[in-house]
Amino acid sequence: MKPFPNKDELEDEQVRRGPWTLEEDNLLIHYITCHGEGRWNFLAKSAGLKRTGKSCRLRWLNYLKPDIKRGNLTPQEQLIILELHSRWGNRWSKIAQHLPGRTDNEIKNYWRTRVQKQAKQLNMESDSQSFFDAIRCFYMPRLVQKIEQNSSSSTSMGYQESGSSFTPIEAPLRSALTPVDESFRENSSSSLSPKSFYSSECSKALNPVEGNPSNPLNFYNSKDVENSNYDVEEFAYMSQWFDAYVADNSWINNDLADDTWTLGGLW
DNA sequence: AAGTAAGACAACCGCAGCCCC
DNA sequence: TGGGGCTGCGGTTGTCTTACT
Repeated sequence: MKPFPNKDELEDEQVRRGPWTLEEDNLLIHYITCHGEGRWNFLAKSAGLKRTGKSCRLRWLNYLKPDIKRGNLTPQEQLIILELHSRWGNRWSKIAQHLPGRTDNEIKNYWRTRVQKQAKQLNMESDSQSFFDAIRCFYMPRLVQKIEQNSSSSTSMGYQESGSSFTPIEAPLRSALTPVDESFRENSSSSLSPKSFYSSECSKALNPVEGNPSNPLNFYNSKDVENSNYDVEEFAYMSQWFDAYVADNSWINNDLADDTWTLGGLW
């Protein structure tokens, strides 16, 4: 015969776990519609839910909230994730702040299931410099290509902001840039094509050339990546340098044509 | 058609930071 | 000032679905 449960066990039995039912969802939505969110433990009790406050909060923020976006991540969103992850690492909530309607959980799942899978296939550690370089120099340009293809086949992909127009590549990245980066974009967006803009971003990922102090990559590597405090001239110079670098190093374009780097496996 | 593996994503857990008493 | 409660974050696990054999 099962012994009589103690106080903790009783409380544990009263707390529901696992997938939410439609009825529970409705209770939560109705309560938050009437009273607003916050004070989650109190909310859980008041709404008549046998769930922890934590569980209610998670369900609301990750699934029920009206402005949650559903469906696959767009190439623009993927580009932002890759870009911001390269800057901030696993700061999922911070990254999510730049993707309206997407949750940190969703982004985290995307990274773990898609991106880390690619690292595994390439026999790389997902947090290694070599995989970081692969992302920057191969996957991201692929995404840029895809965005450009999409935009050329549809005029509705154009972006407009405060009277200035931005390409489909620039617009989402622009919105994700830090204030310091933003001042750069203000000054330089008209002078750099999307391609050379991305090329210059890509150049940051390449290894520094030993013993060449004038190499812009050495300059880049001496900077605090978190703050990205390079200025307009430095950035433009790097861009020019990288364009020349690409011209002199056909391996980049050759590798881009290789099946290994197609987007199929990643998205 | 059934069984199994892999993928996608929802949910849980532990921890840290903050606030209030 | 330290203890308790609440909240948010990131890592991990569980479950459901889909693809494959």
